Amino acid sequence: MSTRTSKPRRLSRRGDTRQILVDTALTMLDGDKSFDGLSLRELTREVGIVPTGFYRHFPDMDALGLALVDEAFRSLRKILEDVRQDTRSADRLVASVVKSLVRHIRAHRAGFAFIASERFGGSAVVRNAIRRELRLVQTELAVDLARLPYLKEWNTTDLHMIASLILNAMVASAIDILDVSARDREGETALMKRAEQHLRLILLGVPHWQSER
Amino acid sequence: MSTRTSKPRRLSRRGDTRQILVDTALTMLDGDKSFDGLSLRELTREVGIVPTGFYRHFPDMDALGLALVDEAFRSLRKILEDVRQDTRSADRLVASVVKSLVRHIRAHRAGFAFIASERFGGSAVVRNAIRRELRLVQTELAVDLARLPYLKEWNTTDLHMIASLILNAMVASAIDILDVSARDREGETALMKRAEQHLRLILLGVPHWQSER
DNA sequence: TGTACATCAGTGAACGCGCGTTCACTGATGTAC
DNA sequence: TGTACATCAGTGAACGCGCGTTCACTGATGTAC
Repeated sequence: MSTRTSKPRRLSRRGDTRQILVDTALTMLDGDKSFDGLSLRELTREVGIVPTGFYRHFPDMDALGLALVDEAFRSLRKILEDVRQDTRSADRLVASVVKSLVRHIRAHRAGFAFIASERFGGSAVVRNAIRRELRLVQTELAVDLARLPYLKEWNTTDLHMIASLILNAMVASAIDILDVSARDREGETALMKRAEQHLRLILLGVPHWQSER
Repeated sequence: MSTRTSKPRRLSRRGDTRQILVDTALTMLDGDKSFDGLSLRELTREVGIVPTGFYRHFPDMDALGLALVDEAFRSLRKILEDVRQDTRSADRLVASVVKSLVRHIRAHRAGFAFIASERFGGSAVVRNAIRRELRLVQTELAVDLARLPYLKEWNTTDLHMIASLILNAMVASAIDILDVSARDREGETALMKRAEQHLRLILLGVPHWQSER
């Protein structure tokens, strides 16, 4: 056997430990722990390096927090992309949005849980970073909505209004689903149905909306 | 001067320290701190008693957490009561709901901030207590909605569906307002307007809803 | 009204523990020649 | 291809600190007589 593959690579992982720190932190936060309550020593213990090793990758916990925000939003953005490529009728669009949401939640549980809990969490740095990202997502959604035929007459203010209502409803649904998913597939289906109904009810009002009343 | 009023009551406050602990904790959490990251010693230091004094009032921090949930929901429930006594038309009801919401947020900032941040926070005990209370509030709202003339034909499932959509939208609005309020009165007005628009858009869809499609 | 006593909120010393951060170090990997 | 060297991820001892919790205590308040 060659020394290349047989030797355990205890030292000099050259670049992948940073990602392991991020992934491990997200996993650890997907339970009864908040970022505010996660200690550097706990994290490095879990990863398998000595506490001081942390400083090779991040100057402090705040910097790790920002990396977690980046990681978590990567998957949330994919949902928007999925939906963007779907040019079907409003009615089928609704089912498509919810399906995409659930698929990404299943694949990236920890990331969604992190956004949900740290959006109003104890670390100001993390909290503000999440809000900034959510505002960007809302703007992207408003732009996407403007392309829909039954919304092309709407002005920017109204588009942002409906984008925020939809985003809030979907974030709330996502969190409910997160909570129930995995251990209760039946409950998950019920919540998906409810999320679809929320979207439909919102869209039902759209044709009757009068701007600047 | 009588000894009754002149003497500093350093010892044996007989019953009010518990409430001071609750109020102080809520105030401390209305900033850059999560319940998970609040220490017993910090809290007692702020209140002005020795750390061990805490145990005279609560067996542990979890018990304090539950008391905080109780306190915080007391004011949220008052909003429902306010709105319940308002039997005006749907259109005026919307403005009334939002006004009541903003008034209670101003009066009980810390309580709302606590519910918002600990709803997905690190302490399982607190998190579950908050969710239980929110579910109760949702049910109460569904019952109230059933009394409205244009909703009296709706079945229970649909009423719960719309109740959860409204509650989610209002909680999201409350949190946005919390964040901006006090330091930006103009921003607050804009958010109030948006909250009203959200409610109106939801209600616009209601007459066109077809149950169990 | 006065007195003896139970109650109970608050005290302060003490404990062992996990924390973040410093520092000088080791030794494997990648690169320049 | 071989060698010398810079880079850099991980090490481990050490530090001072704030933490939750224990314990036996003090002394003011409220109550029974």
